[in-house]
Amino acid sequence: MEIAKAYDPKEAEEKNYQRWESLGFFAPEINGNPDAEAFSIVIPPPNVTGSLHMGHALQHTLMDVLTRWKRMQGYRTLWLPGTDHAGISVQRKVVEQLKKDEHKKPMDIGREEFVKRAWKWKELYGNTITEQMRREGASVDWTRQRFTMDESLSLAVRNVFCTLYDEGNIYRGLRIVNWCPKDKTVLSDLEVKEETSKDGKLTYLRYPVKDSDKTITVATTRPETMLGDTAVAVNGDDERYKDLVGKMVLLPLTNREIPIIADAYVDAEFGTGAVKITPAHDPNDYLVGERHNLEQRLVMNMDATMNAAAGTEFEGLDRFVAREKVVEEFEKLGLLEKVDDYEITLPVCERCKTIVEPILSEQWFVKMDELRDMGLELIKQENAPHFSPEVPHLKVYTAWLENLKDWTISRQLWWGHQIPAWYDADGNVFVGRTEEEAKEKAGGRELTQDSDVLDTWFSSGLWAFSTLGWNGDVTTTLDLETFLPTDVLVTGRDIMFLWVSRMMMLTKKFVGKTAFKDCVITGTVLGKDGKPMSKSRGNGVDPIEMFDKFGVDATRIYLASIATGADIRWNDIGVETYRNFANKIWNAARFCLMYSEASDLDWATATQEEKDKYREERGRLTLADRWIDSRAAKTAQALNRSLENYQFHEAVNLVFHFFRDDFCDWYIELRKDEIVAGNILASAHLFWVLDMALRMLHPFMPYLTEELWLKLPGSSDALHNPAYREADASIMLADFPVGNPKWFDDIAEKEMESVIELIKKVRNIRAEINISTAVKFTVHVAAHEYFQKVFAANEAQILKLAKAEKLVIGETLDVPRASAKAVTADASIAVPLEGLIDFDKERERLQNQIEKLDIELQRLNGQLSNENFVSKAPAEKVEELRDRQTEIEQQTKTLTSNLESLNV
RNA sequence: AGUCUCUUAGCUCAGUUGGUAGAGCAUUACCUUGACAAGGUAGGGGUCAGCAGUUCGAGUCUGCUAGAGACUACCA
Repeated sequence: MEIAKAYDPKEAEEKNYQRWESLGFFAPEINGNPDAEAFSIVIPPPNVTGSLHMGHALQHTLMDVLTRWKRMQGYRTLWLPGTDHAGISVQRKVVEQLKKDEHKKPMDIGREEFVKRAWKWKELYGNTITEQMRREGASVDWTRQRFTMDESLSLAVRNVFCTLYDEGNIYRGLRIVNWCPKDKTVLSDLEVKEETSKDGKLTYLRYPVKDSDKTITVATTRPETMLGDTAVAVNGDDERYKDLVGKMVLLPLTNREIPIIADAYVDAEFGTGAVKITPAHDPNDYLVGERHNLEQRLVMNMDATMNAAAGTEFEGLDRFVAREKVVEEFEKLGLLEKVDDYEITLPVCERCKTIVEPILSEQWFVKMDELRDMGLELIKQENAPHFSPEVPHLKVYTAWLENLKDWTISRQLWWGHQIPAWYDADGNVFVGRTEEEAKEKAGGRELTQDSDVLDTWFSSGLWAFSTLGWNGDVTTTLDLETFLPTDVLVTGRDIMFLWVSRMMMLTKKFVGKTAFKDCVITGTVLGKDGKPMSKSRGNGVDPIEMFDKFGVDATRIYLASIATGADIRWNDIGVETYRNFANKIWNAARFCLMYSEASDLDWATATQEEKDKYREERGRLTLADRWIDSRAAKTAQALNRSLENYQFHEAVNLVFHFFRDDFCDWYIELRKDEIVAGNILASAHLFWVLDMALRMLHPFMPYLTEELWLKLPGSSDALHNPAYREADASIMLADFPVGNPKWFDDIAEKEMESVIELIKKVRNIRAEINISTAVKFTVHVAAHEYFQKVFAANEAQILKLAKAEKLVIGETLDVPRASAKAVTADASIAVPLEGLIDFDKERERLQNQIEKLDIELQRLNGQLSNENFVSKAPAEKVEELRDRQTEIEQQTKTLTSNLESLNV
């Protein structure tokens, strides 16, 4: 069979994914073994507004590698896909669209119509990322695709809410919250990020003390909030202010009198030692206010303009305009002490970067005490989830749980799960799964539903079990039984608290199980500049572009080659290396297929059992066959072990070097002559190894391996894992190599290494003396009897690969003076080169070899003459070094005598 | 401020019970050898950030220093 000269990724990608999906290969139902163990992963649901970025590509690759690997091993495998409704993001898209297309605001069309539009937006644009996942080759079960606002998932949300409410674990209350004036919604602490600004100012304001000519100076970064001050606090132990405590201050610009109070919260060392207290606009002040029973004076509207309580002069002004005006007014009154430059970190909205305003507001909260304890118990008692890598995530995760605060779950949006709470005319609250239920509780009174929706992460927190059918009304399903706990969660650090922790707690609480056993935390793929990829930096790399340029398989295996958890700078060259590798695989297979006809008869019709039997007949195998079998088996075993430990980069290294070094560079070259000559057994064995190599590569490079595997003579559903015997032939259902120890062959490896070393040394002589390959020379080898036989048995290969025309094997070397010489662990080598050799250079060459050995020998001698080492180090180690010492001494001796013979 | 991570070849990075420092790319020389020039062969290149300690032995363990980064908290 003749195939294209280079691998064309596009063709393989389009054809194969469609076939796999349409044949139902991704669904667990493809597994026909009723006793098969389950393996499951739920995808971290990407935002419906999202498009694929490199972080997804990395995580999806790892999840797919695991899924394909386990599927091939015969597990009943489920990788469940889906998307998240992404409250604020979608809301913003729809608002923008509305403004652009119709010049309308949400209020103009009303809630119902707005939500309708949002759904429409989702239908139109929400599957960008799922289509991109198909391109990635993600073997997710699309028949089980979920969306956080699906009917059943929404019911789960309401049920969870009601249960938590009934238990008192959800409450409504007036608290200082993080308010985003642009998105006009409250944010949880985790959705607030920090930005450092050097342009901050620290403003010192003087407040006149009543019935006194004294003033007390407070410092603030937000002067406009002074309009809401209801006290000035000092430390009770601060001698400077002791006499002022209990007195009143005349708050400028407001005509209000506020008390001077003493509170331990105030650090006498900082600033002026006196702090303005604004309970409605600062979390710390709020607490102080509670302790001292202070008025909570709200001076801002929810769009961050000042309200009526701020006074007529300020009402309607934006907070930053009001800030300037306050300072101006103080200056006019002569009460502005000074304004210092001050580096400040500001809380900003994670999404829109607007400065977040701490503001007093009535919101819904989840009390985290019980849930936190559940999370802590899981991690401490069961080590669930088990993090990879464990450092630093176990510690960070645990510490975060230990300091967990209540979770603000209401959001002032229209898109999302509307809070299942209703109010009567008096403001009494009734919580129920449905309006009817709430009404019943309210005794039939007219009710209106809370207009807020729940934090998006509330529904994602249920993802591990809501996607498997749990909705509170239905609490047991076959999928829940089979796939929960899921085996592993693969995600990034950024959502460890937002999502990972909450899913662990809520799954434990509502299903009584751990959500996932293991948790792989990937690193961050950084831009070429070493900074996280971002639109504003313009350093992003689009995975789709990489797919187009280098192919999906090359991109995947490159991503898998990054050490788990480590950040890495993006590097096109890395992908290019694996693109080249893909081409190498293609061409190695191309060579094999060129001679496939010869083996068809023997091979294509053989069953796996017959092939295994063939393998048993060791006598029919050459040294190279036994060697490659051993290498393949050891590679497979190590590969499985690496994947079990989520050491993807190790796994990639193993298959990469096995394929390129062992299989291409040595095995194919060693057997080439016989294959080309039409030796059926040689060809059959070649396919036998190629088939295994492709199966090991498949989880990383699904398209290429499928494309080739289906072309292999004899590849059929007979090679499937027994669980998939009924399905159409595909490498993705073929049995994953286990690395059977019965193929381990240390003798073959030792002998082959000896032959390889010999060939390399001869090549080295040719390269160093710079002898054209056109010159065919004779190679003399002296070795012990055992290796004489090994070399003799592999004479043809040695001659071919060393480009020699004659091999003389003996007990000792018998060569003319004009010979180039070298030693290996098992042999000494000489190549007579009359007329081609420069004696001075040859001396130098030998001298160099001796020197290299001498450096090592001296170190060994040093160690072995150290009594402490010999007595304290393990006996095996000492023995090992002694052997090496003997070997080097022997080699040095040979080289030295070679050198001397040059001088004769 | 607290916690943690990182610093290894020119570049990007591997390196788990402490035991002769590795890969890819780049680089040098040679090679149109019937799978592959997106290739082959043979090389060169490292005081493992610095200092001290533990140890027979430290890239690996401990402490300190310097640089880079992450997270958490606070910032009147």
